[in-house]
Amino acid sequence: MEEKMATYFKALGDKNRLILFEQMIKGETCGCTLINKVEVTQPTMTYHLNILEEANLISSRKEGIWRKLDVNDKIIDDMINYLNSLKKLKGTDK
Amino acid sequence: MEEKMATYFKALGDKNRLILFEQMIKGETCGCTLINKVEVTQPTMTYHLNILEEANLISSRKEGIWRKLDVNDKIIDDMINYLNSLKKLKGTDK
DNA sequence: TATATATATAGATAAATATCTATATGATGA
DNA sequence: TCATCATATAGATATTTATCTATATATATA
Repeated sequence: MEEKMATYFKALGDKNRLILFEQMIKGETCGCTLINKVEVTQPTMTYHLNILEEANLISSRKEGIWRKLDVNDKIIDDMINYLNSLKKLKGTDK
Repeated sequence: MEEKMATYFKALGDKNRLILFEQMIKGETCGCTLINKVEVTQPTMTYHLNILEEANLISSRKEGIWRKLDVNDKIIDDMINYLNSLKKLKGTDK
């Protein structure tokens, strides 16, 4: 469980990926516009999108010429729930 | 802002640090017992605790022979609030 | 069919990360 | 004062990460 959560946190633990993730939540679904929001080259952005996808934070499918992107918002809830569960652990070992 | 959040996520983006963090929330305040919860050497654990402290997720003070550890739970709330704010962004760009 | 567009892949590289062993430091207690 | 305990520091190292340039691929369009 810590394994999986660590993967999520790690994937979001980069400024550029966080920016990309925010934009995708807002509704940006195409890499071709996303690229203007970060200061990296196109291959670097692809690299970051792949990391987000491998961590299961987004999914993508090929649609014609585009890579259509989607945020898996269930994972956001998983993270929120995990953090809330941490808070409930507070002091249980004292 | 993404900068700061990325720092928090990154700090928690490691299985061992997550385990340490959980134990500290539970109430473990001493490295000397914490070391039994992770499969790394003492210097490596110190390294991880330093990363958590630099990210402001924990604080510590020297007390006699011990390094007393404390979780800054305000940061957990910051992370939860951030993730909730992400959810609210959903579709705003469509 | 030739061109343009969106994306992927390959390959290189500098820097960061996680880990170890060996040793030092600093406080406590016998 | 000497040994012990908790922790820190130094130094080495293998791996991973983030980034680039150059090029390939695949689809759409003129």
